[in-house]
Amino acid sequence: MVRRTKEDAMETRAKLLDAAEALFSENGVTHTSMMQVAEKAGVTRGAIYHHFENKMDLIESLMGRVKLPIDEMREQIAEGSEFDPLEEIKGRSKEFISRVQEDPQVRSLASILLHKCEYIDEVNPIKLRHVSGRNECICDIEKLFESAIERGELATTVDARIAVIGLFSLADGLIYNWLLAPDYFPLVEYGNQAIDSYINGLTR
Amino acid sequence: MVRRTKEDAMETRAKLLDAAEALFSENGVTHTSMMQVAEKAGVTRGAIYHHFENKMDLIESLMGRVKLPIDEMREQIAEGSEFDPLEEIKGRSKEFISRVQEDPQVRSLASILLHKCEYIDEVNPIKLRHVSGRNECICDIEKLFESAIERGELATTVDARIAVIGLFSLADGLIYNWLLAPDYFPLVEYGNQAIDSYINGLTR
DNA sequence: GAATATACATACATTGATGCATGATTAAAC
DNA sequence: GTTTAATCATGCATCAATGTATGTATATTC
Repeated sequence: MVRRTKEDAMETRAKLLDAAEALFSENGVTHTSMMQVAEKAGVTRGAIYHHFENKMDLIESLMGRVKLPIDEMREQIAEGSEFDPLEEIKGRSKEFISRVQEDPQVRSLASILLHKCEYIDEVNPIKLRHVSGRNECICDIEKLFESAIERGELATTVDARIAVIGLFSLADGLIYNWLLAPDYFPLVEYGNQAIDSYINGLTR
Repeated sequence: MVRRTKEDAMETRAKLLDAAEALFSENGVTHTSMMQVAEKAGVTRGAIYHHFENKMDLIESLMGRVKLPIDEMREQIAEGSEFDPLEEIKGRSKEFISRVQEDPQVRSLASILLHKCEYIDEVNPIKLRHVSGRNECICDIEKLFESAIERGELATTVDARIAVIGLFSLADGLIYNWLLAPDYFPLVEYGNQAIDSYINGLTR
């Protein structure tokens, strides 16, 4: 079988991405060979090198394929009516961790980002995407915190930047530890409680 | 130079561990070869394979050499006078993140654990150490939360287990994100604030 | 329908890393 | 002082993975 139709080609490309996603999230990026990816996708390595330059390119395509919850959260914040910034923050944070638990693809991506790859240098595209996404998200929620402060909904001692970094770290840490051993605690249930406690602590 | 004295041997062993620690935390575990470790230590690969079975054994020795802040925290909790469990919890949490920022060796180890290795399977000794240390630590602090609840220092709705997992995740997330880009925010300053907010939120 | 480009499979060349076996020299043990 | 054993260095054999070059059959284009 050679020279399939164009749709066939896109299908094999998708199969390759699916295979890579599964293998990377299970065995780690560096511990997965192109051979394994090809086998899992039912093709040979030749197919991979036709669609992607190398493993890094494969990973970049993998990451670009999915809209991370972090990105979605940003969109919704941008278009959201800011009737209640504090509730907005709570809701988005909870949806953030909820998507990690519910959506298998998001969970795989998060697992790769948090546990299955090595951040080897500063120009690593995985790390760059992770950090830039984080920073932008933090900036956005920081504005919500600021408007909450303006409305007097938070304690006067609260600094927006510190508050958002704490909140983001809490969510990150919850996901990190849950992915480490998902049976250890229920992410959404415990996470929602913890987020409530944290936000509650900011309101004096 | 061959057949050095016994103290010399222990010194080269320590140099190997130092070299591995530096290289692993900078370039990642799988992206560091035994050759590089040997070169940095000023010996050949033969020296490594004399002192350690393989890379995994090297890593295990590396981890076993340092008392992680998580372990130290446990000790101090065990012997600590429980005059005020809540303050105890706060103090230990803050010292936890403080040691990551101040102690270079602890920072290197934390960096390896959080960013520079892949958790490839369940029997991975790095992961096992990480998870078991976490679970034991959580169990200990959970008891402190329980005694705080008994004394009526926390809101009646607060569950000790959820509280401790949230606190631990917060600390973990702070360290994780700080190590990702240390210039982005000051760990101890922001971390202490965030921890205070969280604990504050538990006290109704 | 002839020409061309595409979508892969196949084969090969190269690299780098590992693990082991062996060697050399001297500290330690007796 | 002889023997033994430890501490490494050196060399080799092996292997897995990568990247690329080439082949091939079919879509697609004209």
